[in-house]
Amino acid sequence: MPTKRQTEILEKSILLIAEKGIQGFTIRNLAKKVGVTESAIYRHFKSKVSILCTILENFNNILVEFIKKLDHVELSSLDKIEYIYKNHIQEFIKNPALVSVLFAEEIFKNEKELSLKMMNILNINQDNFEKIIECGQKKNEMRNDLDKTQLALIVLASLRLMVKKWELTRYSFSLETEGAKISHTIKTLLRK
Amino acid sequence: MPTKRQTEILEKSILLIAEKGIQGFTIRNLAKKVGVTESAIYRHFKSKVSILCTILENFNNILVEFIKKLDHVELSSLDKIEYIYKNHIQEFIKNPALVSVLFAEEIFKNEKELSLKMMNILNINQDNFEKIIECGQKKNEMRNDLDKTQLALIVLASLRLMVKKWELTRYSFSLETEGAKISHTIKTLLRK
Amino acid sequence: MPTKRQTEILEKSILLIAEKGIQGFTIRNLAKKVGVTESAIYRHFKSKVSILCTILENFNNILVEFIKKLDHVELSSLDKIEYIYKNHIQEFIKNPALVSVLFAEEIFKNEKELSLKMMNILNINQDNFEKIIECGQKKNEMRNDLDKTQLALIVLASLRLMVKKWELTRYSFSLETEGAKISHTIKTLLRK
Amino acid sequence: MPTKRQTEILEKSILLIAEKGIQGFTIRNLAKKVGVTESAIYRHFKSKVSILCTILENFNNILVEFIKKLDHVELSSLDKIEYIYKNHIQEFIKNPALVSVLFAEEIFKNEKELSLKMMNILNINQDNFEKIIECGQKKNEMRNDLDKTQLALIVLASLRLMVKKWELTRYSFSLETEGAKISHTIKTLLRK
DNA sequence: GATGAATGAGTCTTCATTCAT
DNA sequence: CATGAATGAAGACTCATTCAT
Repeated sequence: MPTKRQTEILEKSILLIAEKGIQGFTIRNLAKKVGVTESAIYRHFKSKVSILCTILENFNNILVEFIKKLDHVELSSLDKIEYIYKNHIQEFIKNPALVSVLFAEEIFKNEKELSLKMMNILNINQDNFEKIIECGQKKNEMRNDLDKTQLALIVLASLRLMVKKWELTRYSFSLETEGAKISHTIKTLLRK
Repeated sequence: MPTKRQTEILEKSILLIAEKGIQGFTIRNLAKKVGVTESAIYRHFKSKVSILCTILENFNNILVEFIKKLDHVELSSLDKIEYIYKNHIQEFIKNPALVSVLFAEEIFKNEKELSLKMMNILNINQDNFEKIIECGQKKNEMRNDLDKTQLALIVLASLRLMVKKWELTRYSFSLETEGAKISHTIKTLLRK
Repeated sequence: MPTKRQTEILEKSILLIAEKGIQGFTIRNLAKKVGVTESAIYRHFKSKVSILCTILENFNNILVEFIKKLDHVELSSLDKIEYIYKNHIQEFIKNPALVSVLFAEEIFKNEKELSLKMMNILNINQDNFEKIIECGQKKNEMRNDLDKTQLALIVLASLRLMVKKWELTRYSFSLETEGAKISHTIKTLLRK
Repeated sequence: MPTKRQTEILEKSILLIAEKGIQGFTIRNLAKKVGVTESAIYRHFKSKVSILCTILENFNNILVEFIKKLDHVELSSLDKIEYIYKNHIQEFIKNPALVSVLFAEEIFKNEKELSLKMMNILNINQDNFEKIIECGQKKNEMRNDLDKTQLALIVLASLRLMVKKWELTRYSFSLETEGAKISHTIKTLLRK
């Protein structure tokens, strides 16, 4: 159970990373943003890495939770993919700072612990798409001539690159509109 | 014309970034790798940013050159896409360190000059795919029911994510084999 | 309100400049003199320039305060000039290091902020002498045939050069004695 | 006998000091200004200090020469002082960069050799004024009630401060006009 | 005479972290 | 809970100088 301060520190960390990138994510900057001393941060987290770690863990939990719930959603496989796109995109619109953290594998290279967590999130996402596609192919809702793993990668990759471009262009286009277009294209490609 | 030392510094820089990420790309580490003093580096490049800049510029030039030559390649649009995939993948296999640098948009956030160069490379790639797809659609070699921009993004994104995963798993699978699979899948999806 | 450490740093800075000149006023040397790490200095001042800035500001404040009080001193103009000479000289004797800082306009050339502060102190001093001379000429306590601005410059210049020589000769003569002589000479020159 | 290059280096050094102060007087900057490599400088002078040394020596020689010639000038003591003022001022107008070097005792603090040379120039100047005043007092061309040493200091100090202010204000007033005023004032003060 | 490459000490400054209070 | 003071390692970069060519 995180304390209030811990939650605050995590939130402000994400904001900070979004604003200034990982290079700007320093304890000093974080402390300033939270409005406490640098040493105060260490009451709540034992190190900078542990903050990043917790952020990734939290995100991982949310993702797992979301995927669990997906099982009970009554939609065709194609619609499920569209649904995931929409859901993810809405999350990113609500909290654009997430993008910087979640798509920044590069950044966590140094710390084994972090890079494993990062890779894990990537895999969970791809596995999820894979299962949905497998199911769709079995139910004959999708084309059957292509391998589910490759398709899952394509689906995930497209979402990622679009969101990444949205961030790199400083949110210069409507992620919702473009996301809808891509998800429509993807659906059409996968359809029988 | 770069001197021998400049070339060496650029190469070692790419290697260093691949090994330790941008956070590990310090003048100190670079000097150690090159086998000279830190100050010696500054005889050859006026700043750290200028090293990164040159790396991106060089890559950009190679990319532009490659795309120029593509015009004279006698292939169908679909085969051209496959050809690009193969070519890029071979480059990455030859020089795996490149991946870290080229797919690390996050990293250059702070430096305007660098992030623009980064974005530029991304755009050149996507535009290239877009033109090929446009041409393929006109020539009726590809499906015509979907927008070229979306398709180009999907094509590019898939290449990127696969290569990224290859790097994140420390080159644990054959990029050539997986690349062939993905490019086959992509071709099948785009086919009429 | 400066903290104890801040005061100490300011004092040691002045001493350091007096000993080794501005070229020797480095954070490293300062830290050594204060007996802390270099980084510790930065807890108390945000930069080296801000240390110099504070020194000049403090001196400026003291000077302004001194001049304010002069209005309430019941002395003839000539005696006031003598009084100022004595006062300044006593300050320099108390804190010889000040000389190096205050008469070193050359040094602050690079930093706009500092050179302006420097020039300001010079002007305040000259203006002060000018006003006293103006007043003395009106009250007929001084010769009236010469311009107050020129006379003020001469009065100030003489004080400065004497003090400077005192410093350059490593305090080899009694500033008090020589100061008394000069101020006597100046008074005689200005007298009706 | 200095070579052409040596002379050039000396001249460019003075210019450089005038432009950027002593802190900007680096071998790198000097080499750039001369249009050669840094190492080339060391063909002509064995060190940076030796350049400064030569500059001061040259100036010293010129000064000594000038003073020697003064003996043969047929002027009253008061007019001689005016003549010296005029002459020095014209030199500074011709070569404003000299001011930065000559009035920057602070700067040479670290190097014994340099600071002695500096002090020497100061003394030569004051001695010269002193002798002229002594002579003037003997010939009854000047007031006799004040000590020659003090008066010499006042005469020298006034010239110095005026020129210094001229430099600090970036040559914002006519040194010739102001110099004439000061020298007139000085003459009036010294007159019987 | 001059260059190009290099060095080693030093510049200011920032970082994550610790610890006494 | 939080602060304030400190540390030591590291950051990018500059400096005067040397030396082989």
